[in-house]
Parts: sequence; C-alpha cells; structure tokens
Amino acid sequence: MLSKKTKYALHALTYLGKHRDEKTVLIHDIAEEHGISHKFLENILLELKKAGILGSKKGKGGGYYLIKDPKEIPLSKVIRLLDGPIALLPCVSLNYYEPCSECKDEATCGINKVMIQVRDETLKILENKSLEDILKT
Amino acid sequence: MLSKKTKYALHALTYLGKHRDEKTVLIHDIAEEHGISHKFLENILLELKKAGILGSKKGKGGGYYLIKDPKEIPLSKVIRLLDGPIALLPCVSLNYYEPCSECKDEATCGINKVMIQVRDETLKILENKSLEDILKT
DNA sequence: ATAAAGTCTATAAAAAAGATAGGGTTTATA
DNA sequence: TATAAACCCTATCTTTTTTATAGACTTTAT
Repeated sequence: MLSKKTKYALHALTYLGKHRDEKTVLIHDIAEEHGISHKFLENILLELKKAGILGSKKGKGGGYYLIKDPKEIPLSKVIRLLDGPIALLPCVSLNYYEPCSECKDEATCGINKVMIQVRDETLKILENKSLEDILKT
Repeated sequence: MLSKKTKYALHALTYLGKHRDEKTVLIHDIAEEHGISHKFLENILLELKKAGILGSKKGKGGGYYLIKDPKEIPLSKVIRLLDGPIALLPCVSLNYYEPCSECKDEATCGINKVMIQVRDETLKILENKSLEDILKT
C-alpha cells in the first residue's frame, strides 16, 4: 500500500492540476480541501518541488503550482519519490538496490529472477499512468 | 516492498518445494539454511498452514510439507496472506477495502479510478506468477 | 513596517514490523 | 510408559518506520 505521504502527494497534485488556471495555490487550501495536516503537507510539497515537479512563489500572494505537464508526471515518479522502491525486494530494485541477506547467491535465486519479472511488468503499468490519467477521469 | 515475513515465507516455500521428495522438513532446517530466526519462521509457517498451503506432522519425526502443487500457489496468495492488500490504496482493495478519509466522493475521485486500473493490472501479474515459476528457474 | 506565505530542521508521538519467550500438545520410539 | 522431539499458540518486548508537530527563518506584496 502507498504511504499517506504518497497518497497526500497525489491528492495535492490532483488539486494543483485542477487549478492550473490560477497562478498559485496555497498549501492551506489543499490541506483544508482534503482534511489533512497543513504542516505535514508542507513537507510533501517541498519534496515535490525539489524533485522538479512543482514550483513555488514565496511571500504574500505566493503558493505552489505545477511546472510539468500532467502527462509528464508518471505515478512511478511520485511513488519512488515519497515511498521509495517500486520493486518488491531490495535485491531487484533499480533505484534502491541492496542485497538480501537471506539469499546466498542472487545469480541462482529463483525468487530474485521472478521478482525481476514482476518489477518490470509493474513498472510498465506505473510508468504509463500519469497525473493526466487521474485528472481526465 | 514486501515485508520480511513475506520474503521469509517465499524462501520457506521454495525450500519446501525443493524438498518435496522428503516426507517432512524441519522449521529448524529452513531457518538455518537462510539464517533467519527459528521462532519468527515458526509463526509464518503456521500461517501458511492455516491458509491451506502447508501441511504438518506433529511430534518426533514431524515437520512441514507442501500440500499444494507449486503452480497452485500464486504470489498474490502469499502476499495477501502475510502482507495484506495488493492494491495501492485501501479504497480500491478487493480483500481489505476501507474508505479513504481524505477523499470526499469515491465515485468522482480520479485517483480511485486510476488505482483500480493499477490494481487490476498488478493482480494479473501476481496471480500468474506462482511458486512453480520460482522453482523452475 | 507588516503580514502572509513558503523554507528548513529537529523532535515527538503513534503505529507497524520484527523478534523473542515460554508453556502446551502430539507422537515416535526405546 | 517415559522421554525427547517437534509443531501449536498466545503474549509481550524491541526496533524501525511513519505520521505529525513545533518553531524559527526567509521572502515578498502592499
């Protein structure tokens, strides 16, 4: 399951996507709309900004806004950013690889092999679904 | 990512699958083979037994054994049993449904719609990969 | 000047995962 | 029939991760 962080991020992105006509949107408004903690959301938006998905304007009249086209924001990117690996095991993660201690030899481990296949097929799904898909339904 | 519980379960099932010629296999042997806690593994095997995947024989000379054909043990079953939902959000889970508090109306929520699609496609993968696939590589 | 708004870092609280403990029950076999 | 081996069951402890909060700082419109 996705963490609340990722879930909130998706809601925030959706909200921002729906308000692209406005120059900026307040954290406060997003938080209120979905009944989530302002401060918690603050951290999340900051991460999305650092990842190049959002832009912001400081000071009075400031706020956040999307700087990418919704179709250029795949679910895989959001999930990796807030939740970490998409792979089911560390030993098959492309972005967060770590060996599995209980596995003696990766090269001959059937679990490893199958999980690589699962990862590749999962990635196909998550790279092909984007914020645009969420917005257009 | 999968929990250690699920990972250990997969290793145990693989071990049992590779020793199907023997009548029973000791928890101890599986735990030792993979360097994992005997007691922790005990709980996991018990769950696999209750789920009808393993059989056991008590007393001296006892142990565990597979009671299903490896191809009848899909990854989806093992994951659901030890880890819970496969869906990315509670509001789209088939087996562990719960509404999402930050979503006002599921019927019009784009995130919900997209996650249903992701769930269905993910399920296709995990229902079609089984212990057999792990064993045969 | 002031107030509004994002930035940043640290820490606290809560929940989940991982691990351990120990007594109970069953069964082969000496 | 006593004993030891092995699974059965439930409770609890520990650690890690997640979620949430706090508060001081910076920027900017008016």
